[in-house]
Amino acid sequence: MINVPRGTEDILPSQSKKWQYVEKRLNDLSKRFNYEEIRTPLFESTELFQRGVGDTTDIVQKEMYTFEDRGGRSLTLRPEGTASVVRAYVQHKMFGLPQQPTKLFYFGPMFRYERPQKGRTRQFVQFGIEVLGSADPAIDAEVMAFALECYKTLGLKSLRLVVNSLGDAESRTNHRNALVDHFSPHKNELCGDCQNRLEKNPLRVLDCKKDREHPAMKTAPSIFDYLNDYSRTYFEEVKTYLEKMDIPYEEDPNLVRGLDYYNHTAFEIMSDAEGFGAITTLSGGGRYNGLVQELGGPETPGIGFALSIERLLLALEAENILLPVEDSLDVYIVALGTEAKREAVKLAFDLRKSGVKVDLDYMDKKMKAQFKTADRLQAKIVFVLGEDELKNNQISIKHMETGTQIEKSLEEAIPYVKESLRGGNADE
RNA sequence: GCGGUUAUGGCGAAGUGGUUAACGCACCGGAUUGUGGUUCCGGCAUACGUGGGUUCGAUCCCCACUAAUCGCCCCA
Repeated sequence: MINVPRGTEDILPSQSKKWQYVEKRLNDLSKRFNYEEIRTPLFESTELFQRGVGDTTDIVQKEMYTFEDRGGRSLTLRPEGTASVVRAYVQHKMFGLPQQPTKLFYFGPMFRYERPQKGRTRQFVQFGIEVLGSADPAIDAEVMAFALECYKTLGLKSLRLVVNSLGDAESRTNHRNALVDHFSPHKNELCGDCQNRLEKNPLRVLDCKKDREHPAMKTAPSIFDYLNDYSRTYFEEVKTYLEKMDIPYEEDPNLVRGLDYYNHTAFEIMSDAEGFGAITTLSGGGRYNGLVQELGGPETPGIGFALSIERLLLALEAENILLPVEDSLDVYIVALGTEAKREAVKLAFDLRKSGVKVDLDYMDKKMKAQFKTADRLQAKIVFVLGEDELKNNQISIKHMETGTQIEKSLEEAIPYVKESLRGGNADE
């Protein structure tokens, strides 16, 4: 037997109903915030991610699905959405469009070669937005408000918005150097992970669970002390807008994003729900003011966020939220005998053409079993078509909820059903 | 890349070094004529992840591999 590749999954009908519902709600939300959809390829030139995401990141160093096509080009299944969107923005010169900033959303699978665990798969689906062209702190706040609404509109409650400012490149470098200087004398006292982090990403050291009690932690330099005036003011403005919208948030100077392109605003939305698993991050985002230029466009500020649908669904489960997925049937046709079956097939097709959700038996089941099926499918109405009915050119119509049953002529059946499904009392 | 746990029929889940491997769910049929639920009766399936090894004999013991799952790293 051949199974799905490691870290991928089939989404079967019971789940796909939820996916469709979530997708629809996110689409609606995007409209209200006035974002338009962009669809980019699932694979791109490898170089795009090397330059966009950053050569030193985990994603590029060990998580990319990279392959060579028959023409010798190095291609990579996209590990995230921002690089592609920015590439498209530059390629199509969208910075020249009259309406700015450019507000885009996307939806689709991303690929990362990682060890799967709860809330993490090798193919996962992200919904994300990008705003290009504006360096207004108000848009940072809008993006965070949008991100939160994605969850709230579905009923989630155990949410935490965590924000931080990484400052601009200058602030970041200064802070980074300060951290290295601060921790280097204690390097041998730190855990193995942290010794690594000190070289790769010193900010992470602050986040370590093992070394939390080390005295050097408490005296470590904070990013806030290294933000220059522009960065500090910008961050203050962003927070003011959040407060104005009554959006609660936490500041966490240790919040780090894993991708190189981030600067200034960085944020994550976490779930506190019981049983969500070890991974608590639902979505993450931030500002990337240098990225458009890095990918060959004009100097253009940008900000965005992405959420994983898988984690969103996990969070819903953890909070015991049931999505209103309807799947009852309007009409089930019970047919008895060959003649009736032929009539039933035609009737079903006519009903379907007129917009009614209908099904019938294809398993050659007895009448009782057909009723059982109708019951299981939660059919609102059952048509019974047997010899008696055929003889009189009639059809028995049973309302499953009340159990009442009436007879109608074949011609009357469809208008009658449409009327009674609409909520009218056609039979009275 | 590292660590823990697990691997029995469509699903869940017992079990034993040795004749036909429980049970529950699901599904199908029946309980007299063409009506759903419950109950009762009956039926059902190429089931012990793969490959080695120990043994007279292994689903059960050992090893390897694969996969799932949870966690670490990191992230969405």
